[in-house]
Amino acid sequence: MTAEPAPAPLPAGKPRLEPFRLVTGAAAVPRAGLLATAHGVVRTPAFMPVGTAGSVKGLSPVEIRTAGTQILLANTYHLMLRPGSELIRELGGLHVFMGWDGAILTDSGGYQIVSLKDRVAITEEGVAFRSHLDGHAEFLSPERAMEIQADLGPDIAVTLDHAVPLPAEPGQVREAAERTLRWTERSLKRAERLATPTGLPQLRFAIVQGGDDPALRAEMAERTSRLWCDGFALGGLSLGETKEETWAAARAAIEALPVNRPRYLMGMGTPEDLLDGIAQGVDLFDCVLPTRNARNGMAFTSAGTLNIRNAEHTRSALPLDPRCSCEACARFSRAYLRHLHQAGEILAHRMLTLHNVTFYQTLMAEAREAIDRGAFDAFGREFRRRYREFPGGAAPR
RNA sequence: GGAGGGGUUCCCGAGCGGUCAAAGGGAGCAGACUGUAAAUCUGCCGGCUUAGCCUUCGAAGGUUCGAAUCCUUCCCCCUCCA
Repeated sequence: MTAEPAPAPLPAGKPRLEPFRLVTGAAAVPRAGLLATAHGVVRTPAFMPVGTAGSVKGLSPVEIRTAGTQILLANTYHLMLRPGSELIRELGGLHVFMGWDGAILTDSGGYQIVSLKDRVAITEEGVAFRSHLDGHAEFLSPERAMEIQADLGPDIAVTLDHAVPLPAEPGQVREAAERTLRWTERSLKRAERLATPTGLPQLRFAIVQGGDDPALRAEMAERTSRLWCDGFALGGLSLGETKEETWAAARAAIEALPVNRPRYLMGMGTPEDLLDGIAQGVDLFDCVLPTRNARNGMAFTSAGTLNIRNAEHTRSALPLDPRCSCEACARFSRAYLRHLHQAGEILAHRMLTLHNVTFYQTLMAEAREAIDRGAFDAFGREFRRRYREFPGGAAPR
C-alpha cells in the first residue's frame, strides 16, 4: 500500500532549505558541492555503486562503506518485482531492509525500457513490462514509479523517463524526449503527495533526455529546469553514440541547467568518463562497470585495467594495484586472485568488486580534493598518464 | 582358462566406410561488458607456406577408389563365469 499522508498541498516554489550547496564558486567548473540527504551529506562529485536489487553484488554494507561509498543506487523495477515495494515499506524502508545507513538513490525503471526492450511496450500512459523473472505483466506509469519509490524510501527518487538506444531517428529521439518531459511533470506532481516509510524527506531528480542531439538536449534541459525538483539527471547517454557525441550532448544540457542544482550523469562510466564528466560540471555518477566487470574478472587499477584471468598473472606476487589500500590489495596477490577466479570461488568476485569500488571511490575522493586545491586539471592529467601507459604491467588493450 | 565389453584430438565423451581434423561437455587461451534479465556473453582451441596441404582416432599389417569406422595379429584396460 502506498501511504497517502494528510493532504498538504505544496504551493509551487514552496520555500525550503536548499539541499545542495556548491563549495566552489557558483560558476566554477569543475565544481565541488555538498548534497544534504536524510542519510548524510554527500560530498560531490560522487560516484554511486549500483545495487540494483538492494545489494551491491557481493559486498556487505560495511564493505561498501569502507570502500568509500557515500551513496548507492538501487532500482525501482527490480525491487517492485521482488520483493515488492509494499513489503519494503512494511519493513521500514530500503535503508533498514538492506542494512545500509548511507544515502540511496533509486533509478525509476526507465533504463529497463532499453535493457528489457523485447519485454516492453510503451504508451503515453506508461510502460508495460513482462517481468524478466516470471513473465507476468507489470505496468509502470510515471505516477506508479514515484509511488513505489516513496514506499522504498530512498533519499533521492528519480522520475520515469524514456531512453532510446542510439543511433535513432531524430523523430524518435524527439518523441521520447517530449514524452520524458510529460512523464517528468506527472512524476513530480504525483510525488508531492507521497511520504516515505520513515517520514524522512525524499529529494526528487528529473531526467533530461534528448539523445545525441545537443540542441534537443539544451531545449529539454531548459524546459525541464522550469519544473520544481531538487536535481537533474542526464539520461540516455552511452547508449551507442560516440564519446564525442556523448559529451557534446551532455555539455549542451548542463549549460542549460541551473548551476545551483546537482547534475547526475546516469550510467557512466569508465574512470576517464568520470574525469571528463567532472570537468563538465557533473556532480553525481553511477555505473555498473566496477561491479559487473569485477565479477567478469576485470580490475581497474591506477595503471589501467587488467583481466585477472589472463595467464600473465599466474605467478604474479603483485597486488592488483600497489597504490590501493583495500583488503584485496593489502592481502592477496594477483596469482591468488587469479586462482580464485579460475576456481569459481565467490571470494574472487567479492575481492575484485571491493577493489574496483574502492578504486572508483578513491578516484572520486582524490578528484574532490584536487578541486578543493584548484588542481583538478593537473590531477586528471597525472591520473590519465598512469592509467594509459600501463607502467604497472597491466596489458594494453 | 571361458564369455563379453572397451581403448577417439589436454580430460570426459559421440562417431561406426566417403559430407571427419573428427559432435557435445570440461579444462585452457583471449575478448566484450557504461542508470545490472550478467559470478554473463563471444571467439579460439593438432600443425603449416591455410580456397590447399601434412599429421592424428592403442600398435602393426591388410581390404577398399576411399578407413576412426571392415579384416588379421599384437599390446593394454574393465565386467561376468571357472
